[in-house]
Amino acid sequence: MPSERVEQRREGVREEIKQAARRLMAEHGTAGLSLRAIAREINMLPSGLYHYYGSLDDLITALIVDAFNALADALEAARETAAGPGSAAQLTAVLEAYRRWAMTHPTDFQLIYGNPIPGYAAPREITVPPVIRGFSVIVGLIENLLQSGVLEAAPPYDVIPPEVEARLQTLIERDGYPVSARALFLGVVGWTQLHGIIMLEMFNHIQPVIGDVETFYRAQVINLLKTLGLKTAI
Amino acid sequence: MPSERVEQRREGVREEIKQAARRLMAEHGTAGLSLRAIAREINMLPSGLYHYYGSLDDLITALIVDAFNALADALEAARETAAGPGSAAQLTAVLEAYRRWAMTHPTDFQLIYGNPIPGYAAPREITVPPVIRGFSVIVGLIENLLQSGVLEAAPPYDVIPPEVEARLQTLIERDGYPVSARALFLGVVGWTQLHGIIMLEMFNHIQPVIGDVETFYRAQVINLLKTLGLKTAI
DNA sequence: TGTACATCAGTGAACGCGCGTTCACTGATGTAC
DNA sequence: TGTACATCAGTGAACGCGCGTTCACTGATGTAC
Repeated sequence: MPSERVEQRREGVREEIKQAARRLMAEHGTAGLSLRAIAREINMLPSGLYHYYGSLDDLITALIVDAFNALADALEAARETAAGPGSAAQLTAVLEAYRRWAMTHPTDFQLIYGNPIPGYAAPREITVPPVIRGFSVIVGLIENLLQSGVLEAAPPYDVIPPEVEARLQTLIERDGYPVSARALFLGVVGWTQLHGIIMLEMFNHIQPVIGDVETFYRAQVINLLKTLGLKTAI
Repeated sequence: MPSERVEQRREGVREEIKQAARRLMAEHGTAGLSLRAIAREINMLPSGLYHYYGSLDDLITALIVDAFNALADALEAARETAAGPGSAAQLTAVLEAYRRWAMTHPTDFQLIYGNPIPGYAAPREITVPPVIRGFSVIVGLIENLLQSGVLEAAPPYDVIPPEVEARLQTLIERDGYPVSARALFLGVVGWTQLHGIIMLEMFNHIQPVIGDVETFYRAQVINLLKTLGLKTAI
């Protein structure tokens, strides 16, 4: 029976390995990650790493799960500290936290939303739960706004295409989203609109055109909520 | 003096090399591209490729330029063949062609808008012109709609933040966009909104949620134009 | 508290593999008369 | 049209490099009495 103390130290080394991995991905891209480079970075031989991760793919999976959880943490933190709980401002704060996390953790964001790493396939049963955790923060707030009447889905978003609605219901039941199909639908629409800005900023495609992306993003968040049917000013 | 016939054959081999490169990137990701694998693919030794491209980086640059030009070709083709020249429907046809090209050429799209290839930096003076070519198709149509009054920038898009306006003017002068700052601004707003859908579809993040992305995208295009201030129905 | 023992973290060497780029070369192809 | 020559596409070998994973091992650390 390995003592808790021993297990803690093992966990510490695992953390050290992941941190080295993140540093290296920041430098060489997510596809440039290598066990040998990590081993070099932490002064260990490559073979030593196999005491902590069964293979490079296992390590990548751990990094992806960490990334989704860190994103979810950031969103939850923004939700808790935002002024005006239950207001639209709380939602905008969370949406701004989404972009901010992406920009402060570009490597992790690329790992979860950029090009997949060649030869690696994420085991869905492991990666999906933390994805849901993060997205739930956003759609949960939308649900609140809908229920309190601060948000009332405006045309054309008051109508969900029937096939989409069926799929959303399936998702809600299977993955346990604690929200209505309407909230999920509005969440997805908003997600797709904001995701584009983040991706373009991440790879420097948009800065030459509009300069201060943070301001642009904030404006787009507000426009988005109005378009979706926000009843109040922010 | 190399005859035209000789030059044509060289160009043919260059094309063969690029096609093999695209096949390989489709299989192993943009970061997995290798000269040796290309050489194997076309039954040549690695060293032979240096008669056609000075280095792997030169080849990547050629692939990127090709991709931007192919995208611009697709947009121009859509513009020419669209029903109702000068109408909003022509613009929606071009915007749908944008997504369609991305989905039928995922590797090329990832090459130009996805994670950069580790260690490679695109020479801007070479890659920028074909970027402008493509984007000009979209903003050119927006300009037409603005001038004919079919589109009138609706609030809040009737106001361009002054710093953004200044930057857009610089861009228009330096890169020779044949449009107004207003058209460019609306183009950028639309671009960011649609880009997110395409990126999420490309890596399969959105299909599980909404299913038929093509229909979703088309709806979003129409909603976008209405939000920007379209005066007519589509 | 002190000792005997087991665990297992990390070593070191090796496996078979792939990579970009260089260089001297050969022989087919194209050119010039 | 036929011949002599030059070009240069593609070969073959080599350079020094990095990769993931395996295996037998050693010795420090932690455990049990």
